[in-house]
Amino acid sequence: MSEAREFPKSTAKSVTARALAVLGALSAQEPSMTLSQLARVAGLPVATVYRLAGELEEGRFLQRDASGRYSLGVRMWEMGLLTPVHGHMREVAMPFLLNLQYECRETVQLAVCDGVDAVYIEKLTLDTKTPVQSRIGARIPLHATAVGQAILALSDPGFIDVITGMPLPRFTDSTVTTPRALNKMLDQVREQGFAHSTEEYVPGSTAIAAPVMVNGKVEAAIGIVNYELRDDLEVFVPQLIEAAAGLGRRLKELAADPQAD
Amino acid sequence: MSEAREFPKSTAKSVTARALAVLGALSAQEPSMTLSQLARVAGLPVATVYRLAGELEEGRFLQRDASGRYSLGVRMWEMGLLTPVHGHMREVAMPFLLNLQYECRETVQLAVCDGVDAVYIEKLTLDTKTPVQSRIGARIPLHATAVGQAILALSDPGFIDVITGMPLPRFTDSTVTTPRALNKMLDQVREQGFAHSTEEYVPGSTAIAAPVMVNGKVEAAIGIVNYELRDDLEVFVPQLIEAAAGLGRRLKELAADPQAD
DNA sequence: ACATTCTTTTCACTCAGTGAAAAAGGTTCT
DNA sequence: AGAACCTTTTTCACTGAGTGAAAAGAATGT
Repeated sequence: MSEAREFPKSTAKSVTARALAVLGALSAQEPSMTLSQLARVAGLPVATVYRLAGELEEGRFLQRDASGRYSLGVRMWEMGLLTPVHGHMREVAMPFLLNLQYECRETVQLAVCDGVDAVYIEKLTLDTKTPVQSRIGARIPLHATAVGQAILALSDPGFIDVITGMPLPRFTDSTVTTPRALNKMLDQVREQGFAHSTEEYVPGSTAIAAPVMVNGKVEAAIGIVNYELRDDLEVFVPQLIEAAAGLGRRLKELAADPQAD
Repeated sequence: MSEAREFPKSTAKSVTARALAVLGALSAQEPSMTLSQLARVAGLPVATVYRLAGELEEGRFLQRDASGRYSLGVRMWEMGLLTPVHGHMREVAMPFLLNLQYECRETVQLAVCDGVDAVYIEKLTLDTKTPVQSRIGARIPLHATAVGQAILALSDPGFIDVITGMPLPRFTDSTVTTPRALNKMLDQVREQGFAHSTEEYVPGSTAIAAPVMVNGKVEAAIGIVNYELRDDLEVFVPQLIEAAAGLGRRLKELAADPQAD
């Protein structure tokens, strides 16, 4: 009767794919699991996962805590740091973000474009209590956030067409959901040099963001967010623009001479 | 005659181990490589690496740039964020570090203990030009740095014995290299509640650091560094201690109730 | 003491992974 | 242009590494 297969029983892939599936089983929601959970989520036999996980543990890509539960290992983190996104962008950007944060004392964020959405690379919040609104690594829509719009506005026309052509999901009453309206908004961003978004994604939050340009290409966007509907966020526009410009210049320098100071 | 084998010709491991070897070939020094470089460094036949790299790329653990060079992929970074070290420690600590940094305007760092050395988890520098002295992810000696000493001093006696019993490499004239002297120094740290290190690791740098305690166990250390031999760094001790204590408290709260606010 | 769930070990089968070699592109010489 | 030397990609016959069902061993709950 109860023949319910719990998982799609992943159709026999290569060993490598299986190993990656084991790693991929861990998520933000469940960052640590027992062996059998791991097996269930990965859709693989326990014995197989047992072996694979053993090897991954040896390589420090996985680690087991006292109770025997698996979580991702230090190696994973170390290698994550070598990723271009982190190793370059974040590292170079940090001082600019910190200085900006020092000046405005609001939450400052850095995002890049990956595929069809933006990804938070860094987020500096002073509040020790505030729940994590937008985690680093989180993917956010290009059309409904200030950083997203800042990036999108300066992307190349072809890409803009692709995005405006896709369904634009609505998140709040203020979300822009028609290609027409979005294009108009992007025009404004290009004109002003920054994006301003009020409650388009998260109710109660306001943000401004400026694109980071390197040799005429958007590489990222820096944003300032506030979760209490501050209406005078624009007073920080000059600092924001300066931070974005500064980062752009620095990235250009480093691209020219990777060893530079 | 010239039969020189370039690499140890890694003795046929498991597929998984090979795949990890391919990933592991990338390093901070060489964060991107061509296929054949990858193969050479990993000590595997090109054809093999070709296949493995293909699969890793599919899983977004590797990525190829325009020129066909491989570097670590976004997935690697995303998963690194789920690591306990990052996902918990760093995320929770950030606001404390930022506030501390705001108050003292010097470089602030966060380190944890891993194996027999300390590892930088975060480092906040304001200077946009200063060369990256100590990269995030870098391993540093427990006996010769302020953060290291702060951690070591409050580790359990057995561990302290292990460390003091190991050879203590000298880095500068001021490095403490005898077990006796180190123990004396650790006593002082325990007494004062913070560590103060002057040019023990990097010439020209001074640092103070305080341990982060959770339920009587050191979980990390927060440090303030200066590279210009500032001699009044101790004026920040109160803020430093408060930041460390605050983080400790917060970590304890979260350990008790993981969902807390 | 029994039931249940999780971890670890074993083992015979076979198919996935292997790597040498050749083909196909690229780059840098003279 | 042609030669010498890279690197990347494809092919293919061989075989041992990886497989997963099943059973044994731990651990925990009722």
